[in-house]
Amino acid sequence: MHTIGTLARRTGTKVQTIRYYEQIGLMPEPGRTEGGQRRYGDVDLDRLAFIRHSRQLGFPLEAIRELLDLSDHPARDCGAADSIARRQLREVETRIARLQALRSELERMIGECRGGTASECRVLEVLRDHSECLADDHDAID
Amino acid sequence: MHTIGTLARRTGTKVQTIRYYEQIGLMPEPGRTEGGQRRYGDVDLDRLAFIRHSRQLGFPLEAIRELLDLSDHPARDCGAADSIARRQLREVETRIARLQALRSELERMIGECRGGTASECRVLEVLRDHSECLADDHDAID
DNA sequence: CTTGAACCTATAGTTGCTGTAGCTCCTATC
DNA sequence: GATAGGAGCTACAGCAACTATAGGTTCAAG
Repeated sequence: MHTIGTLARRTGTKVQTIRYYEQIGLMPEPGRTEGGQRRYGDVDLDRLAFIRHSRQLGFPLEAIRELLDLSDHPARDCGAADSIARRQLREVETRIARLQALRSELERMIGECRGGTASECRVLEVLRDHSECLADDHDAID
Repeated sequence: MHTIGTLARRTGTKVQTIRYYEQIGLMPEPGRTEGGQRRYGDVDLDRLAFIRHSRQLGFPLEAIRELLDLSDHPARDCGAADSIARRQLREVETRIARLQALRSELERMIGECRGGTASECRVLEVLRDHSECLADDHDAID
């Protein structure tokens, strides 16, 4: 039997985060002591580790919910897990591409800055210059 | 004079977002009609475009606040703008590196999956396998 | 003068936690 | 058995940066 603090320490999770996972139904309600403190078994430790590892790979909590559900039903088809992972991979790839574009624009902006006062600043000028930006909606942002 | 809707359309911003920027002091309180509706000038349009362009480059609102402040004071030194931009570039580079690591792990995981039932699923197995993960705190996530 | 699109305020929800206040409990030590 | 203090408890507020909703008002075209 583990306390919530032990689970936290062993998985690198904050205590409040574990309670939060319980609240949203990702972690089960554990048994309690007479005094009302949570006591966990090894199964719970494994489940929390699964959640944290998935989070480290960037899976959103809703995806983790599905993955846990599959993990709880070993007879089901693996395809669903595979497609969740592929979706996540696509998501990561999209973000990388977007960030690489941002990186180029930032590099260009910084590379052109020759110092001086704010009025001469190339960085501010680029940001002000909405010629290619106004009215046509890019997405980007994050 | 522009309505809030015109500003929104011309900058690709949601109307609520403009009101939100006003609320947090990024956009000034504009003049109002007798009936209480906001009316903007071209200066406001430029300012909003600046904000949106900066957001598209991933600058957080607090950084944009500083950049706007510099832009409002042309005599100041440009160095601050430059260092904000460099900070943002470093941030973007860090995120790219992290996402690339995630991509590798996801690719490996997916590449090893040979289908079948959930119990045989390599994806789930990798997520369950906390051997390298338990107790040592990575960061990652996102 | 009427219609209806666009505006208004205020508030709650999103994602995934994190932090705080003000308690109670558990366990080790004396 | 008493006590100290670290760990646990609930409940709620806050973060970033919006987005959505409800329920009402205004503006401009026909």
